Amino acid sequence: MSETKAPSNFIRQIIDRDLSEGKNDGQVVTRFPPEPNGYLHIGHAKSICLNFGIAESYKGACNLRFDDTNPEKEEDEYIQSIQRDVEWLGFEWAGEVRFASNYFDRLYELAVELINKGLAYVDSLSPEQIAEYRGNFTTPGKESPYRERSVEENLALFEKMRANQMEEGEAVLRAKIDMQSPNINLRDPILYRIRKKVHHQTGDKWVIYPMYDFTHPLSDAIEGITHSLCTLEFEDHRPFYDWVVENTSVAATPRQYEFARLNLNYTVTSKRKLKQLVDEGHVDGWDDPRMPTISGLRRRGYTPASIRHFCESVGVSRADSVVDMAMLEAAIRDDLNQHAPRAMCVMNPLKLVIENWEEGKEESLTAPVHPQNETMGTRQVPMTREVYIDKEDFREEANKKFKRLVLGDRVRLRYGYVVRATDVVRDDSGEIIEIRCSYDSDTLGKNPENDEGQGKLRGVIHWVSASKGLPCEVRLYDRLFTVPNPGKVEEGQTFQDNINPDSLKVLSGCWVEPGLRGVLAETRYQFEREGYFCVDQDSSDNLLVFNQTVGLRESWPKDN
RNA sequence: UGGGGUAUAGCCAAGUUGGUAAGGCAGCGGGUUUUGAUCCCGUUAUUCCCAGGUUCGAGUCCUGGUACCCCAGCCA
Repeated sequence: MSETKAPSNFIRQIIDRDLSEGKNDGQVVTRFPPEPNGYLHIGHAKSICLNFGIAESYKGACNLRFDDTNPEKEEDEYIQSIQRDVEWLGFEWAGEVRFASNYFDRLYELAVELINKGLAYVDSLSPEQIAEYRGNFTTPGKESPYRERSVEENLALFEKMRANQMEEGEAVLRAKIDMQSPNINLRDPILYRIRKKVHHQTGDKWVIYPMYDFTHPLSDAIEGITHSLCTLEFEDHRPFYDWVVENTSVAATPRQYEFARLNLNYTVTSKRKLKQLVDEGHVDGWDDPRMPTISGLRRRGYTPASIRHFCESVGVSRADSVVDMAMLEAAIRDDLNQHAPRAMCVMNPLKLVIENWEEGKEESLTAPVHPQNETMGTRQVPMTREVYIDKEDFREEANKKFKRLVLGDRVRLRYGYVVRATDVVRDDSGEIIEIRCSYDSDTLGKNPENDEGQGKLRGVIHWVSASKGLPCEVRLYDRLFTVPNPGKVEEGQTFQDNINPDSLKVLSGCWVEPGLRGVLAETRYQFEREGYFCVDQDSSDNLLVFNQTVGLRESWPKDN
């Protein structure tokens, strides 16, 4: 795929302006900050491409930092999968992987600093009371009776929290800002809470954990992040982000900018919902090819380049939007059309017997690996007396628009000869189980002569030698949900009610050309006239298994 | 309801000092084709959420509306 320059967007414009004003010593440092509580999905890919992409084009750096401030939901499995996915997408983070938990000591010091400045206090209100005191959209909050504790008392209490001398829910550390603020995030936001949980990185060292709103700006500042890019829902948090940076003794002053998250129709991009799909068994796992996760897309056959290209093509703006799945499919078609080797696979086999082909005779036909790219070379395809064609490619009668095999008429076997269907063989129930035909030996690489009265060849169909082909299984996928916005549900319904019951169709008894013997998982092909397919990890020497990545574009009239 | 945002084609999305609506996806029409694919050519907004106003001139400026999204976790 041609490397196109990343298109401009409002964030790049901000960076250009900052650079022209000489801010941050001309440095651009971004970060991708996932919480390790689920697998990455296509929405994260947008953020990854944005953050790493900016770092690349401005010769800056992008850190990978796990935002691991909540040990209750986080797991090492997610940490591993996230790193794998970022690398697979083709990005390289600056230095070592970072963890917000690396900064817990420093964060604790800075919290103490806030207490000393009279800007933070230990609140002993219960969780329920805190919610009540916070007020709501229309009612201003009330100040906690513990708000005016002395610095000494706060210090002592915070130390008690840290030293495991209090129970969960007994106390929290809060910033002292403004309980009247129309921005609820400024009504004395909580900085630390007690959680007696073993942390995947810090073990049992801590029983208090800092909140995201406190941790994030400081982690950014500590790492020297210049542009901290996040999604729109954090916009209301920005005043507190700036408050934290201004009121603590960190050197850098990172700035937060928000962009619209990616939404795709006919799927969900919410870690919570994706986890439900996995946990409730609606899919086979986080890497189920129907999942919009990076690992699911990978198993489906998407390439890193196609995902990056897709992220580029959807752009970056501040408008809530829902991108059409067709755009994602266009991105992978574009890549695979150019790069995937071609092969023939018959999914609904129907035997075709060529009566004038000598018994036992085998001919090796030469076919290009890619018809539009001869540098990809050629392949050999064995031709024998009996071949399989697709049931869909034969009709006893059809009008002129049907460009496949019709009884009494001719069609070309792709890369091979022209055949004429002369008869059909039926089973007891009347179903056609075999087609008898003849072939014209003078049609290899050229059209039949003496065409008078014959009309044009109807078309070309794919086929696989019945004796030389390889048996395989093909898994066909459809959208996971039946409605464009699965998350939007009526009263009493859930998004699971919108799951498409027919999103997976397994085709067994398929046949693929023998050149594919022994192919490795993740190898991608275009099965000609069918679509793009990818070798699944379940594939074995005994039975090849292919996942359909996406079909070919189809633009023929359905009325024939 | 208080605060914060966003509105440009079916879907994304450019449009930056006001100068006469990019591009991609999807669609439609045609050509090439041993893949009903690809490729190629053509085509799709008299109008930018609505209504007023300023101006020679407004998607861009002003005023007033409307719709939608986010926020009331000791989640991120």
